[in-house]
Amino acid sequence: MSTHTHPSSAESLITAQGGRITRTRVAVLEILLAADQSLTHDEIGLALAEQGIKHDRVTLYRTLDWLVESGVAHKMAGDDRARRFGVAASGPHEHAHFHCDRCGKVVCLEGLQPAVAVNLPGGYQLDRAELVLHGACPTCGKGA
Amino acid sequence: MSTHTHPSSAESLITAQGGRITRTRVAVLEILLAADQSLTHDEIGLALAEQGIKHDRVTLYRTLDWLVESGVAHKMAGDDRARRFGVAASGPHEHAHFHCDRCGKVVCLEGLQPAVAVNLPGGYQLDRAELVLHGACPTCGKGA
DNA sequence: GGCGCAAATGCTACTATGTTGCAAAACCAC
DNA sequence: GTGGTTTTGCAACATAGTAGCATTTGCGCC
Repeated sequence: MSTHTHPSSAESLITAQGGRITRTRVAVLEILLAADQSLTHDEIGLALAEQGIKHDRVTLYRTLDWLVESGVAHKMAGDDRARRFGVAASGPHEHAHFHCDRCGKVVCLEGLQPAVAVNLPGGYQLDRAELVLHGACPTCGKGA
Repeated sequence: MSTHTHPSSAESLITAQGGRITRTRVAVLEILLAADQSLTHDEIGLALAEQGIKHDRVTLYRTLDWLVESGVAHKMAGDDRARRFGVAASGPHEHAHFHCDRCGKVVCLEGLQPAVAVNLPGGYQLDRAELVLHGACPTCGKGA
């Protein structure tokens, strides 16, 4: 297979960050790109396994860390103690998240950063704001 | 010591929630009330130890959980995987938090919930919003 | 194509945070 | 004080994440 089957934007994203193209890295990034929600380390590991991609827990942690450091992905702490990962939006991670309190799903809401023109008590230097909305997602909301 | 040395609002808060007055519970609540920032389970445990109050790791977890359930305290996940606790403001936990990216300190910003009148993509039912501001706190900001 | 080197992986073992079950102790009403 | 329920303390377990190191792999270079 000398001709690359699909032109995968994942690979170009990786090389753009000065990283090497590896099975795990490409697969993880493609999973994140395809996902419409933030995934836990565990969920990504499961997806990898389903694709028959052999991997190690530690490797996955390091791969995800690398993606975050490179600015390709972003990391966020949820209510449970598991971190969730998603591909970063165009700009810096300046977007809101919606956390469904019923199914625990977390989706990224792009282009939704509101006016966080709050009056900080002085002395505080604002760098970035993180907004997490809690409630029910469309799927869970219907059931009620 | 039949006369209570200090009239502790902690005790009244506890009884108001239908809980029993115990060493640990009162001490933990007083620590939280006195703190100007959110504390981790570990920090609280350390403070208890300094006061010579014997306690168990598990007891502390349960005490904190009880406080959160009773609405007296609130729980929040930080960047590290440790949960932080603080006394809840007057209303429900409708207030913002400031996370100092240098010292890791988390303070509650009361009366600061901004207009989160974001336009949700439809289907989403908003319950509450959690706003976390990142940057440098007054102490760390000066150093730079 | 083969060579060498640095980056990335995989393994084992370890730390940290949080949870569960149960018996003993403490709290509070009487 | 006594009784009954809540709370504690202990031990063992569960889950999330980290560290060190030998091996493998991607990739530039010849």
